Amino acid sequence: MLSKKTKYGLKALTYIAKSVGDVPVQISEISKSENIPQKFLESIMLTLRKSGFLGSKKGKHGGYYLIKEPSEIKMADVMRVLEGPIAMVPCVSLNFYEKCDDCPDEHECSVHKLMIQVRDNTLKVLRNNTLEDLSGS
Amino acid sequence: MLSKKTKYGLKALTYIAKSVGDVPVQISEISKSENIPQKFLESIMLTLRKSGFLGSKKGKHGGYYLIKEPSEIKMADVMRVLEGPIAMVPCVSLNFYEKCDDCPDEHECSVHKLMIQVRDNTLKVLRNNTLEDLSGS
DNA sequence: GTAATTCCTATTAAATCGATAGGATTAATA
DNA sequence: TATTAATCCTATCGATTTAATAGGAATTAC
Repeated sequence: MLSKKTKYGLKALTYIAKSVGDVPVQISEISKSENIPQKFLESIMLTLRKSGFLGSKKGKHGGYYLIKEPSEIKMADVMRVLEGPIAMVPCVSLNFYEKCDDCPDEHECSVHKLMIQVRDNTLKVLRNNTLEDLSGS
Repeated sequence: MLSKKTKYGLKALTYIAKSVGDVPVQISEISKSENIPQKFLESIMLTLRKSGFLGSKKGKHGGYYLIKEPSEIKMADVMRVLEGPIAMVPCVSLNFYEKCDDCPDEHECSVHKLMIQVRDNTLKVLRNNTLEDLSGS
C-alpha cells in the first residue's frame, strides 16, 4: 500500500509543477485544493525540500518551488524518499538492501526470484515516469 | 513491503510443491526447514486451505497437500489471499476497489495514472508466474 | 486409548501510520 | 518598527496493523 505521505507528496509536487508563474506556492493553497491536512503536508514538504526536490522561501509571500525541471524528476527517486524501498522485500532492494533473517541463502529462495521480477517491472515504470508525465494533460 | 505472512505462505507452498510422494506435509516439518514460527505458520496454512489452495488431513500422519497442479496456481491469486490488494492504491485495485476520500474525481488524479501503470506491470509478473515457476530448478 | 496432528479463537507486544500541537524563525510591508 | 504571514522544527498521540504466542478442541493412526 502506498502511504498517504507519498500520495500527498506526489499530489503536492504535481500541483506545484502545474502552477503558473514563478511565485512560490504556499502549503495552505495546496492543502485546500488537494484536500490534504495542512500540518501533515507541512512535514512532507519539509522532507521534499531537504531531499533536494524543492526550494523554499520563508516569511510573508513565501512558499515552495521546484528546483529542477519536472522532466528531470523521476518518480522512482521521489518514491524512495517518501515511501522508502521500491522492492517488496529488503533482500532484493537496490538502495535499501538487507539480508532476510529467515533465509540461509537468498539465491535459493523462491520468493526472492519472484520479487526481483516485480521490482524490475515496477522500477521500469517509475523510472520512465517523471513529474512532467504526472502533471501533463 | 511484503508481509511475513505472505512470504511464509509462499515458501510453504513452494516447499509442498517440491515434496515428493503423495503423503501430506506437516507444519512442523515446513516450520523447521524454512525457519518459520510454527504457530504463525499454522494460521497461514489454515488461510490457504480455506481459500482453496490446500487440502488437509487431520490427526496422526496428517498434514497439507496441494489441491491443484503447481502450474495452475497463479501468484496473483495467492498474493490476493495472503497480502490483499495488488494495487498500491485502492482506487486502482481490480479486486478490492475503493474510492479515495481525498479525490473528488479520480480520473483527474496524477497518482492514479501512475499507479495504474505500476499495477499493470506487477500484475503481468504475478499472472505469468505460477507455483511451478517458484518451485522449479 | 494414546500420541500426533490439524483446527479454532483469543490475546499480546511492538511497530507503523496519519495526524496534531505548539511554538521558533524568517521575511514582507504598512 | 510592529504586525502579519509564511516556513521550520520537534515532540507527541491515537489508531491500526503486524508478527507472534497461548491454550485448548477435534480428529485420526496405530
